[in-house]
Amino acid sequence: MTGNEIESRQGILATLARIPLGQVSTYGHVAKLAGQPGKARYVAYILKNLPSDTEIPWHRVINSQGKISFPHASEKYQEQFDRLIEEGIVVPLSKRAQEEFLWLGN
DNA sequence: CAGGGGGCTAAGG
DNA sequence: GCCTTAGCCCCCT
Repeated sequence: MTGNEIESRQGILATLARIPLGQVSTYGHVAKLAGQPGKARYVAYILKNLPSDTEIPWHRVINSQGKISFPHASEKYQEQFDRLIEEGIVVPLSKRAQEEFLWLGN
């Protein structure tokens, strides 16, 4: 493996870790903030393979449409939905809610 | 090396 | 609002 692989991965994880409680971000935006525009799917891949006991707030990442990227009827959808509710966020996000809760970085 | 498929996205019907 | 298409990056077979 190359050092770049580790860096790119760590960079994304570091960015994810900074998403504030009470706010959400999108796959594409996280990639961008991590200095890796265009790697939205890579962000998704990383999230998918996180250990179950991770500290990373995976539930604070939704898609560019302001929705949860899981089938509406799935367990995962329900878990993410519940976690967001706990933090005061209701998805799908309305246009106005996006302006208010979408994390744009520091 | 080829194919298939993902927690994606922007653009068009 | 829905669905398709094309582009994207990375992983697994």
